[in-house]
Amino acid sequence: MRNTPTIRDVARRAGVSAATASNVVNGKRPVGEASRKAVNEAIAELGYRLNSLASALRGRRSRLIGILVPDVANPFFASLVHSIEIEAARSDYELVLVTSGEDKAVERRRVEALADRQIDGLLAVPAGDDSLGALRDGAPSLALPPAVLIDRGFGAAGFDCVGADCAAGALAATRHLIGLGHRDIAVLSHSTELANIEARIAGYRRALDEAGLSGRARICVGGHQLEGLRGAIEQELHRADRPTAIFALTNVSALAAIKAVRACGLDIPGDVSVVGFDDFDWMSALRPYLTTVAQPVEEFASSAWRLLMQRIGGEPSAASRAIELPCHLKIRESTGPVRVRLRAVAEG
Amino acid sequence: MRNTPTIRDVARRAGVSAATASNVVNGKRPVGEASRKAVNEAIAELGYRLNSLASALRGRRSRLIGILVPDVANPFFASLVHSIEIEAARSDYELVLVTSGEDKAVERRRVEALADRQIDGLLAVPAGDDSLGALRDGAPSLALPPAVLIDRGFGAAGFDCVGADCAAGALAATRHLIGLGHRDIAVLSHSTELANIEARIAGYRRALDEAGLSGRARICVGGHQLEGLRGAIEQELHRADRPTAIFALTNVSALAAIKAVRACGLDIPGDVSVVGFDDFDWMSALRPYLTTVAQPVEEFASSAWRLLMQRIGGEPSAASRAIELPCHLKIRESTGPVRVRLRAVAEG
DNA sequence: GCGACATTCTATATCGTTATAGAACGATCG
DNA sequence: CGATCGTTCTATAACGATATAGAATGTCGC
Repeated sequence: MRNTPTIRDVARRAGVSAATASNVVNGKRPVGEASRKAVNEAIAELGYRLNSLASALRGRRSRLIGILVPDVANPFFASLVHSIEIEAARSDYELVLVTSGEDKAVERRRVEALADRQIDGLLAVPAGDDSLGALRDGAPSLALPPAVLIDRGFGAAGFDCVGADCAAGALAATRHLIGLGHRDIAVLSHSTELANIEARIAGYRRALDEAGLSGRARICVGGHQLEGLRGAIEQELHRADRPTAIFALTNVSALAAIKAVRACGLDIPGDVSVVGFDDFDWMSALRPYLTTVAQPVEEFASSAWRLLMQRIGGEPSAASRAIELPCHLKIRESTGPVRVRLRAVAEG
Repeated sequence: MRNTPTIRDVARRAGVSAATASNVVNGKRPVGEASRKAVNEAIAELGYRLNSLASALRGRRSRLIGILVPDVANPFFASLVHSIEIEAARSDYELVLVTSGEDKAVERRRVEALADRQIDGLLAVPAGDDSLGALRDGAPSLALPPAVLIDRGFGAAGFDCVGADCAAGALAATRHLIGLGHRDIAVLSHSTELANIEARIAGYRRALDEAGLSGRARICVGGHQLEGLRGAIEQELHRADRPTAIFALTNVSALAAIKAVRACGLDIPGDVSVVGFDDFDWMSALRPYLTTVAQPVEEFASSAWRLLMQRIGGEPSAASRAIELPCHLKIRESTGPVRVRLRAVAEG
């Protein structure tokens, strides 16, 4: 079987040097009309294809971008990856996808593998705000390429970041609930150790403060699994002074909240109002249609891509930038006016 | 700034040849105790990291697997990618992800890019059953690596395939509807030009035949976009002899069906029963909880990975294999007994 | 003591491309 | 006409790893 043709085969057939043939292929330097034609014919005749591996090795540019997310099956990350892949295709890059499963040890191994592959850049939703920083500082010989953090690690030293103004989003959502008369609003989240979650909690607290409800904050934490989250909020719902509204800080939390409320035999929004985070197609099939804080996923992708391309192209010493995009509170059907309960009446 | 150390730097520092250092790193050949220790120390001291690009070029093995799906934002493909990524990490491979958006021209360009990157194998949900076959036969000089088709292209010549027994799944789903008394069951799908969709339709037809309902088949086609699908089925629902049940052949179709039924002011399952395809977390938040034909996505991933690894490791001449895994009809709340309508009474 | 053999190691060429430096050539100009 | 310049091209040496062939060394049997 004939080997796949190389640029030298093309050059020989076209009667030019390998360098000239290469220049026809990648247009780095001008080539005369006659040579170009001969080379292009030889390419067509031989069915020549560039070997990107060799090109990347010699040129120190792989046109490969690493993308790290905790979990591609999560619709938020899935649509993020989707939007980024479209950007990549448009710019003639390919994505190497790795996932961490929210495990920092796994994340570390996967990012090392990416770096060893000489990716030109990294787009990451890290498992922890500082996990990539720790990796960079802990292993200086690991040549971590330019990276843009998305959704998490906002403001981490030495990284460009793209995220949403979560505090504002959470503030709006909580104000909305307070406006409907809710005074017992529980928050549900996987953890409180990420900057974006902290910001959401800060927004929530601010809204409570504004309404003189400072003492009433309730924060339920349930881990990354649906079942844990559901258990955490269900426990809260079983209390005599159960919340009349739940603000779920992630899409998985929102799902957990919905299931928990129903499992308790309660109605949304009759007994308990629910506000979620993120927004995607399947939410529109829910009844009631979920009120939610939507993040601009496509803008995350395009901004992050733009920052990364600038970083790859430009001088690496430029100060790191952070882009904060607005959230949109989408008021739908899962939130309603608080209903006076018997117990509440007895109290009042 | 010091350059990143190479295997030669390691070798020099350890006082051995580059070949020996390389053999310590990748264990291809045995190395004596003393040399191994010296090399490992040098690696630690220099912080040496293997350059996978160079290794792949020389060794003609990139440990890169291409993965092609139409749309990562679709939860079915997202969880497929997720499961495959976990397999890849376990086997020390990385995935290069590309998407086609169901566009064969885009698909072609993206797969060519993958091939040029010297991927060792390809896992693909192609836009058309034969689109990869056409690519392979149409451009013989494009060195397409071993490929396993998933979900689509079942039985395509020269490819290993993994899919579900869609005919059986559709048969079970349609029988279930017929058992509930439905006689006017419409099918909703993006197109009828894919083997897996054809199989679903065949299963549907078979169930109708069994029940003597052969003439009653109604097949609505609405394209890949949600709006088109919704329009197609809504039109059907506006007819006087509207269907009492809808069998949506894909998850997007199911979403479209749900929205259409509601937009018509009809109740699920009171007025119209709905059966979907695929299954994932967010479906459980739907009320009514969707009756659906679930495909074993994780088994798709593990089987496809196994086939691909065997194909990469073994002789490439082995006959191509197809694995058909069972679907599971999950009967939930969106299907119920047919309700006699006024018009139907007048007719009967 | 000598050949046969296994083990451990090394020197070199190579994977396919492109960066680099400079050669060859004609055109332009004083 | 010689110097200068720009264009087009080529030869060569990388990029960083490993496959290959064979050298060095030690072990064993006879």
